[in-house]
Amino acid sequence: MRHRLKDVAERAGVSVKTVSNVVNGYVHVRPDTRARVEEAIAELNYRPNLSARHLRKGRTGVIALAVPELDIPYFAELARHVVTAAADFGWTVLIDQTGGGREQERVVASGITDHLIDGLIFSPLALTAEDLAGLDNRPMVLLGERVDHGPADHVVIDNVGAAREITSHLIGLGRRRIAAIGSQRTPEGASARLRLTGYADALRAAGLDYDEALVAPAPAWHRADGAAAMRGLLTSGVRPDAVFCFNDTLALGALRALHEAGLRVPEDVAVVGFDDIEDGRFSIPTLTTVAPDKARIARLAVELLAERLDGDPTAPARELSAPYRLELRESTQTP
Amino acid sequence: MRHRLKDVAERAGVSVKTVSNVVNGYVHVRPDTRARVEEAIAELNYRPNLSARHLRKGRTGVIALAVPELDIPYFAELARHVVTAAADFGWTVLIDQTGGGREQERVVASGITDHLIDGLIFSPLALTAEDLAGLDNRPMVLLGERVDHGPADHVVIDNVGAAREITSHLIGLGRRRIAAIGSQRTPEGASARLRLTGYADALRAAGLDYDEALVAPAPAWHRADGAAAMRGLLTSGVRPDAVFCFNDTLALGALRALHEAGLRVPEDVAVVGFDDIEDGRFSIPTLTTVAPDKARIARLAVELLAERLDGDPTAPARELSAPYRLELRESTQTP
DNA sequence: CCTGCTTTCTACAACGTTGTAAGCAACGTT
DNA sequence: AACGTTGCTTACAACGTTGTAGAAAGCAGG
Repeated sequence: MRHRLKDVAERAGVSVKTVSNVVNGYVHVRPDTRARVEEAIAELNYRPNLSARHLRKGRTGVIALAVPELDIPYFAELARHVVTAAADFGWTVLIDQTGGGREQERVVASGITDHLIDGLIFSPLALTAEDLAGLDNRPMVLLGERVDHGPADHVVIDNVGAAREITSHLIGLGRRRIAAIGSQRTPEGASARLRLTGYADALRAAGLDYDEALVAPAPAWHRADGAAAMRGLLTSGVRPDAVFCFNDTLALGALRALHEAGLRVPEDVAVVGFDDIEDGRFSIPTLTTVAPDKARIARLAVELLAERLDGDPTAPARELSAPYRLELRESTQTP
Repeated sequence: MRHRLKDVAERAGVSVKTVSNVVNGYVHVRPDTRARVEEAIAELNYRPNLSARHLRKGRTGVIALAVPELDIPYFAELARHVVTAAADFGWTVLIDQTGGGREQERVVASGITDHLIDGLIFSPLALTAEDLAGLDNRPMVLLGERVDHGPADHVVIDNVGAAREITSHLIGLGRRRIAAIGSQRTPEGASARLRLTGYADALRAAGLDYDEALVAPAPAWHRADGAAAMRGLLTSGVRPDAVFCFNDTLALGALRALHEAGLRVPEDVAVVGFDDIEDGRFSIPTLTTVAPDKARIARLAVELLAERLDGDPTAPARELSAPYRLELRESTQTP
């Protein structure tokens, strides 16, 4: 029930290579020969064996996207954009979940050296430049934080600038006790560090004190962590009048905790997030956030990968920046 | 920089096959030979060429998961479970987005006949038995609605029963004007039809009238559709005291619309959903929902696929059912 | 009729791997 | 000493495809 070029060739009375030529659209095939071959292909429902083709050609047409967790909405949305962008290049995307640990990420990064995939788009949390150094220089594009000037291409957004901007927005609303949720001291926390820097920058620029007590760590960036951190801030008695959560899921958790505490958003506490996930457009209240251009990020990553695949594999690593904008919604807008 | 068995063999002074034997853990290799080979492998950083291995073995070790949209949280959560379950079988999961259209789904279903993947776990929306009939009987497990007794293995949950149960729960709370959001008349709407049936069953069993005006269609099952449908119900003047949304994202949209209309949940209107996505545990209010056992669904699907791959490919199709339970939360609980 | 060119088609080898079958030692048993 | 047995290793072919080189056929121009 599963046929090969050879079967088609026999049926059409031509050589294997001629069938291959037809399949690949080679021009110098007589119209009647082509018709006979195509008929045989249809009759046998022939489909090429991709493993064999790839073995022969050295390319698989598959790229991998590795993200920490698929059910974090930001990554799911990003994945959709990457799949869409890759389709324009005729690529299939294999999506990989790393879990975010350094060891697992190292496995993924080195797994690229097996021959199943042509290239990798990788959104690491914990990976270090050291981990990358040992690898063959296979085509890889990193998303998010630059891994200490590692050897790979990068697509980044200006985390510090975006964090500064959204914090300044809160200050502009007259808020003075602005908490931050999501700080991390682990090596995984590169994004957290940059966003914290932007937050501190904005405070300093406005002449406000950076108060350690207003900065709540979050081991992960899930809703539950945001809720726990917010509860912690409320019970510690620091009474913030605004909160900058380092991503939207944290912010949704924080909204929940504020609701449970009987505080109104934005009247009592303004809340902002980061990522612009779909949920934030429908939460109660809707969520003011930094909206990175995910479609752009995905497209840039795919294009970088394409250039790396077709071009000089030893060319110096490039870094591209994707834009973002602030989405102002109910969680900061006094009616 | 990329090496083959041959390179390792030359370096270790053995035959290609011996290296292959070491790589595959064949037992009859002298310890010192094995050591020499392993050393050579490490020095050259050798990694097997999977395309070649798969060409030879006829298996790729890759299965595909095809879902309509990755950024629908239900599918993202499901994907995570499938990746986890597949890992136990040493499989890599290639995640595919169909978009949910019939034509695209047909392409995915027939794409399985190319040789890149060993099997497919498929959550179709629009596919018909007819579409499946034309295909070679390749290993495929369908999730969700049975495609009219099609030829493939299935993992289902009892949609009718679950819908009946959660509707009865609303009735038990004393609600009498229970709306439904999410009905669909398109062929894509198999789940919608079953859930509607369960809803109608429950009403009938309680002696309540089925009121067409209380049933709101939704072209897709996104938050925006839920919000729009809810607004429609409110402006039409039917004044429901409860709403059964056919999935959680619809329900989150409905919550939003109720909030904008100044109605309290659950005091004025009780709201329930279906799927138990993470968002519903943190929304305001938290969402009562039908919680299908996603981990179980994923595991059953992977196991069915494994049996189909190792067993008789022509064995009759099987249908397994995964359990669900009701998660009662704030959106139906009068304090 | 030969030459050179184009079009159309084909044989062969190669991509990197593993299953098969067989070879060669080393060993214990008659 | 001859034998079978076991452990270890290898040569070869095959998986299905495509690039290369070149053959065969047709055509134009001399």
